[in-house]
Amino acid sequence: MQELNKNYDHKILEENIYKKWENICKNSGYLNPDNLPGNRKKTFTIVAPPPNVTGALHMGHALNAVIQDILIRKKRMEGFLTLWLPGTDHAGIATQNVVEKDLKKQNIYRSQLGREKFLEKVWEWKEKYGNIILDQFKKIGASMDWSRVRFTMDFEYQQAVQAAFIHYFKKGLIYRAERIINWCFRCATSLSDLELEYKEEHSKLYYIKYFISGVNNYVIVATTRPETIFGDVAVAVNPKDKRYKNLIGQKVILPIQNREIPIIADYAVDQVFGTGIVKITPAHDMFDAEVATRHNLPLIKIIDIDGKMNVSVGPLFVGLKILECREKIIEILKNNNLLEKEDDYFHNVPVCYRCGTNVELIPSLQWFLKMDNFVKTAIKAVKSKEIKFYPKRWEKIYFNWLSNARDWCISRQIWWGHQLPVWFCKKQNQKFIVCGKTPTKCPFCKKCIMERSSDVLDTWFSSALWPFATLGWPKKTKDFRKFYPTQVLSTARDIINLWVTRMIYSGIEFINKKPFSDVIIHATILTKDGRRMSKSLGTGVDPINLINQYGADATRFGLIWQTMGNQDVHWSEEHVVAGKKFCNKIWNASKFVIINNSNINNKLKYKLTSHDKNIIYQFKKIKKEVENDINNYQFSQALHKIYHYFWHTFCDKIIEEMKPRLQGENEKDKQASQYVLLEILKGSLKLLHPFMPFITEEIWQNMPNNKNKMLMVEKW
RNA sequence: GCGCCUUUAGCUCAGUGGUAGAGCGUCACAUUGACAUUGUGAAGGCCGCAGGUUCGAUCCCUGCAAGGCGCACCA
Repeated sequence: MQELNKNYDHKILEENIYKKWENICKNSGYLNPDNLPGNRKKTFTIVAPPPNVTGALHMGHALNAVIQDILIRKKRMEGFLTLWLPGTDHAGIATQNVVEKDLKKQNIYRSQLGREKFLEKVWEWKEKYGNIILDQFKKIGASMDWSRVRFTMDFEYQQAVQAAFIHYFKKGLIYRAERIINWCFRCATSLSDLELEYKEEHSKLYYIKYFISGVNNYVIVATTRPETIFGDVAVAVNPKDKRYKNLIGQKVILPIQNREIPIIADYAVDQVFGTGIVKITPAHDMFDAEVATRHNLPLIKIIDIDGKMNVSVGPLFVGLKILECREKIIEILKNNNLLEKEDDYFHNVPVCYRCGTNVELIPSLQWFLKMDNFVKTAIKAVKSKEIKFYPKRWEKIYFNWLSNARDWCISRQIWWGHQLPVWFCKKQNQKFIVCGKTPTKCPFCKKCIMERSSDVLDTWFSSALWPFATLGWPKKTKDFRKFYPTQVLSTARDIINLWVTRMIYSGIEFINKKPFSDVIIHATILTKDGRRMSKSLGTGVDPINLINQYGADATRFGLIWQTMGNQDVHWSEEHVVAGKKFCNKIWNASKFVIINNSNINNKLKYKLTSHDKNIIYQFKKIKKEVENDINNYQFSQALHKIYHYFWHTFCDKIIEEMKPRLQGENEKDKQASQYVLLEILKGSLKLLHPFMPFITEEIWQNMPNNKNKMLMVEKW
């Protein structure tokens, strides 16, 4: 038997323990299901949500890792064949942007480098931050299988993404078309509807006179975007609007361009807003596009993807940036007495979720994934309770978005990502083929060397395949057959629609099996004053700092302790301090129990008192409750119970009661009390292990007859 | 505009249709004992506001307010 150090010191202890778990045998030790002892049949799999390689992990990631680790560790002790698969996400636009920013500090620009050189830089970045992230997972104690690390752009994963694209295309679910899409000028790429955020902007509402054809009278149209009048194809009023009823069917003369456009009636027009007349610019506004479709109106594109006005606006304005054009138009309108007035106006404008630049709606030739089938499949999977959300209320978010979703624009005009498996003919450049290998011969002109599309896929197209592509799909590998479908997905609420919906759909589409059964939406960690934790705002807390200062066990304790009910949490470090104190308590109580077992005599037959039996019975009850709590994903509740039991029942009452017996003359009674203390301690360490794996493992290995045994794989 | 969440002790949060709980903090006392990273105890709350249901509401219902979030709109 060994002895515990006098004082609890997390630093060396945690590092050594992790090495033991990982190195007990080759190939990731007990972290790898292939190495687990015993005959394990039932699998329990979690594929960890892959963090973006944009930078280091934050408290939210740490919480998510701890939640998954609790589940995995408990199942591993319960005898399951447990796989927790780690990895990272290339995170297309996000990573491209951070690398661009980083290069800019050295005065290097993406355009100077060219695609190939730039991508080399991104891979360097990925190498660095990818490793930092994986190391952070180890530090927090995550028992992930390091022999199965995946990245959303590694070679096999690229094969999976291509296979998925080709599958959809052959099924007619992917199509190429010119549609109005969201365009970020800074990132110079299209964005899906989910990649937008909204920002309140102070602007002006301009009231512009549109003269009625053939009459010396005018109507007034209110707009925030006077520069788009070049794209106007009509003005619309509500057919119920008495003010304008007799104007319907007449024409107005578009200011500046002096073009005639019709006055149309559409019920979607809000009579109360502005003057009740809206100009219709179908090329650059979703609402207008819908109206135009209903009325068979043409579409005039006036803004190009470089953010400048194109030739259709006439020589005076061509080449101007949007805001320059707006100013110039206002000036001209004023000079011609066509501007009635301008009001202050606040409204929400869409901005890019990665760089915050205003996003413009522009017609563009892009690739889309049809949503009809997607929506039906995804809704059914949750409505039928095959997949359940915890807490349940998040299902509403899920349904809400799905029932409104438009076809998904999946092509991006950036460099970092999965290039589309599409090849174009050089001679007839609208002709293309979709295939997984570089085509040797062009099927159209029979001569040219076909050119691969320079577009890449939306990063979420590839993450949608994560639960099975990481296991080897589309190959039917051993891992894939053994570990798919997985059981649990734990993630943050802000990617329910971006990611969870798409994984559910993809899993069912490709494998015909849901990718997981339970979706845990964990708490969002906010700062003390309720703001978002963010590096750019300087409000972030780095889990590594906490781990260094208080230890991973204390940090895990602090995280789980305060995330009751999976609500938002106002972060407070005191709970980590409490965790550290608890570690110390566990350490000292264990030390006491172990010392008092040092001269135990196994031959002596002792008898437990009814009080002793009751203590053991009470413990079993607590154990059952904790088990239930974990099974229901009530981690915080479980931890509160163990904490309270260990400290205030086991330490304050049971140990104190036993002390006279331990020092007494009656050998049998002494041994009985030693037995009780040891049993409760062992049981408590097992219960605590999923929450605080390091300290419990260290103590376990220092208990009588436990040399070379590992708590991590002990029977629960 | 539609919907969701939150509001309980100084702070962070549990909880129950029948006199309010934890952690941290505060105060008093005790102890060199496995543990001062301790123990015992205390102070501290019209359980957001206003109605309703009920013998009884912090809990159920309705309305309101404040804060947070999602979706839609944003001419």
